[in-house]
Amino acid sequence: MSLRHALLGMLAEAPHSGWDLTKRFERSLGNVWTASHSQIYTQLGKLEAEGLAEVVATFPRGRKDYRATEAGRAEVVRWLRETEPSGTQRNEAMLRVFLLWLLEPGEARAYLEREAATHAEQLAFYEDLAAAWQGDDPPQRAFRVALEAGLRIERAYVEWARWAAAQYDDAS
Amino acid sequence: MSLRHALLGMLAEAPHSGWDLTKRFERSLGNVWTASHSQIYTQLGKLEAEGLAEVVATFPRGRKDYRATEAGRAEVVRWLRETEPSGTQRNEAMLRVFLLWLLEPGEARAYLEREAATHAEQLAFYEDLAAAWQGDDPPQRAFRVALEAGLRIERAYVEWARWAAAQYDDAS
DNA sequence: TTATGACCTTTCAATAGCGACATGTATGCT
DNA sequence: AGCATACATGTCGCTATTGAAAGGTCATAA
Repeated sequence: MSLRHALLGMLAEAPHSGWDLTKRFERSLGNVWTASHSQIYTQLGKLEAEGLAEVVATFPRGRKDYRATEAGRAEVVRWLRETEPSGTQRNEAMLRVFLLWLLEPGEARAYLEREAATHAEQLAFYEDLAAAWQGDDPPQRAFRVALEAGLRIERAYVEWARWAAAQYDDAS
Repeated sequence: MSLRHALLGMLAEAPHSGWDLTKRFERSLGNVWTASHSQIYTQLGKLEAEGLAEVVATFPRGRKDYRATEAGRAEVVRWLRETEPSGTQRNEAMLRVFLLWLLEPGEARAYLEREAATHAEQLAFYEDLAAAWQGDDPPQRAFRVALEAGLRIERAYVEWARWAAAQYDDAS
C-alpha cells in the first residue's frame, strides 16, 4: 500500500498531525495520490501500533503530532529501494475523454474547455508555489523536483485541452 | 464507479469479450485507469444482471461477446452529463519522487533515469500507435484525441525526468 | 501424441478506499 | 453572551480493488 509509505515519508521529514497530513494531501500531494482524512487517521493508528510512527507532542483540541521512528524511516527506504512502483493509474477526467464521442460535439467541447480551465488554474497554483518557493534542504529539493513535473505536465494538459476542444468544434 | 462506465462505453462502441476488454485496459486505457480481469468479469456479470449489457454472441473456448443495451448506453451518457469527474488521482511513480530525498543521490538519480526510460518507451509506443492510426468514426476520433494527450504528456514526462535526474547528479 | 503457449472465464478471501456520521475545541466577531 | 467558522480526531458500513487459485479450450509444432 502506497498511502502507508507516503505518510511515513512525510513523518520522516518532520512531525505532522493527521490534520496537517490531510491538508497536504488536499493541496500538492493530491495530484499524485488522494486520501481522505478517515483513511489517514486509521493509518496513523496502525503505524503507531506497529512501531513505525510515534506521537511526539499533543496540543489543544486533541491535536497529536506524529513522527516516523527509526523503524518507520527504514521501512520507507526499504520500500523505495526494493519495490517497483505499481502500475496503478487513476485519472477519471482523462478516462472520460475516451467516451466523449457519446455526447453531442458541443457538449464534448464544453467538457474539454472546462478541463482546459481546470488545468490552467492548477498551473497557476503551481506557478505561485514555485515563485514563493525557497528552502534548500533535501525534502524541499525533492518537492521542488516534483513541482517542476507538475508545472510541465499541467502546461501540456492546458495546451492539449485547448487543442482538443477545437477538434470538437461544430465546424469540424 | 468509473470502471462500470468505462466498460459500458466500450460496449456501446462495439461488442467485446472480457478478454478483449482486459487487453484494452492493459494497453491504451491502462494509462488512465487500471483494472484487472477479475474485476472486469465481475462487473460484466453485474451489468448484464442490471440489463445494461447483454451477450450478443458466444464462441469456442467459452468466449462471450457483450454489447451495451439501450439502457446501458443511456447510463453512460447520463454519467458523462450529470456527474463531475471524481478528483481521485493515483500515480505511485510520481508519489515516490516526493520521497526521493530519503535515498542516496545516486539512487535517486537512478530512479529518475529509469523513469525517463519508461516514459520514453511509452512515448514510442504512442507514436507507433499514432502513425498506424486511421479511421474517422466518432469513437476513433475520441481515441485519437486521448492519444494526443498521451503523446504530449509523455513527452513532458521524458523531458522532466531527464532534467530531474540531472538535479540529483552527484556533482550538484 | 504430447507438450507448449495463447486464449478465455470464474470465484474468493483479504485489503484499500470512500462517504457519512459523530464529537468536541478554540478563535474571533457582533 | 451567542454564533459562525476553522481546527481536529475518530468510527463504521459499504463498495472497489487486488492477487491468487482454479479450470478449461484450441492451435501449432516437435
